[in-house]
Amino acid sequence: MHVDMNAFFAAVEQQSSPALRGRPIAVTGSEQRSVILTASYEARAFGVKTGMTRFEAFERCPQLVLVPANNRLYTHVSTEIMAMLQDYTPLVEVFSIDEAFLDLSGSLRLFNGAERIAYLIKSRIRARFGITCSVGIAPNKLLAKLASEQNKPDGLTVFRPAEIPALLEKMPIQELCGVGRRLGRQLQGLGILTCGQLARFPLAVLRRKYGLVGDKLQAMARGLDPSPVVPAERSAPIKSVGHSRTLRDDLVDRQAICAFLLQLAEMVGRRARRYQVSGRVVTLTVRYANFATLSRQQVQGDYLAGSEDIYRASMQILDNLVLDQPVRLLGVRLSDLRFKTGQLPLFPAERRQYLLTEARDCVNDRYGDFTVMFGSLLEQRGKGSHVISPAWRPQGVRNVAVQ
DNA sequence: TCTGGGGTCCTAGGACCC
DNA sequence: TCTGGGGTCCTAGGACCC
Repeated sequence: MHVDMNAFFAAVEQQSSPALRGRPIAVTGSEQRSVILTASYEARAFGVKTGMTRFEAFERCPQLVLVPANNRLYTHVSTEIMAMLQDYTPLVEVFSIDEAFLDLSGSLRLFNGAERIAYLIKSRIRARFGITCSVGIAPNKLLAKLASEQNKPDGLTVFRPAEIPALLEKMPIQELCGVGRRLGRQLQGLGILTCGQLARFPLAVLRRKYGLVGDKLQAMARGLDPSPVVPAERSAPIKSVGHSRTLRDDLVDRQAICAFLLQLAEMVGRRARRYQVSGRVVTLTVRYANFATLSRQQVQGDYLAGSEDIYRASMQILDNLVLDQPVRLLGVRLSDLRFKTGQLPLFPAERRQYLLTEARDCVNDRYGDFTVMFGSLLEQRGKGSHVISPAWRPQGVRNVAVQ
């Protein structure tokens, strides 16, 4: 089963503010240069879509109401919904903040079938949160996700094994999870528009063009997906931690760029320490005013998790760059991660630094980002993070004990 | 009036070693 | 008097998901 909340952020906002109900609204980031994150169905009727600029959105729907994103609220609602899903099977895979897969193989008899489970889930979510979801039921994840897409909002779609070949025959390839804009266009160029056509296409040609992806594409077109539903406790460990931000104004001043990098490094370091990981590779991303984007990475001599260390590493990368245009976005990412032992450093200076960082994290976890911060960032106050992350991970983000 | 942010995976090329 | 081949590590970029 695939469960997909309908217009999640917008629906939560409409539910918590009755004045917004029935009106075209769109949730955006808090900054000027942000895009539409989610539009309510009333707004979608005007053509307002995720990813649009505010300007575009207003062009299509002048009476649109913009609502700044309330990340905490969405995370809270999501966490409760995901917990509720556990009532029907322990095998729940949180796919994003508003989507989950459930393996119901072992629960069908107990609840008298998958459709009844879908009914229970839908009515409980509606009663508790006042929002709707679309549910897809099928023999595997790929098909369940396809099924949930078929009927929105508030849908329930079952793909029975016998009907699947006929369904796939006419299914547009763009619907497949893994075929985006680019790939979709390329396949169209090959005369492939439907899953049926993709399934019959010579595999050798797909392989030559796409390598392993070619094999996967054809398997998907045939409705094959062997991947299991992976619950959080068995999911692969995180592989990288990063933070990036489009600046309010394009920057040329190197000092201002450095100050921003320090902020980013602190956000990355905080999350790395919360996850109890350190990383050996630091990547700096720069997007220029003309949208040209470059990234430079550097392997460090040691595994890092301290904000200052991450900052120093990203500064070193920056020093080797000639910035030939105003900078629009900066990003810092830490990868090649390993789990930390959590051991106190041996030498006094490092030990002091470690304890200082720990104390700072503790205060900032409790009173908010950048409550205790480097003096050099005083002027940046109030420009901190209001980041939305639809790719939010359930485990380890909150409630990590800091003694 | 322009075009978000957090991730994963894949590819291709070069350096280097034996 | 001529440039093989396998393996690993590193780097940059891009497609894709939400």
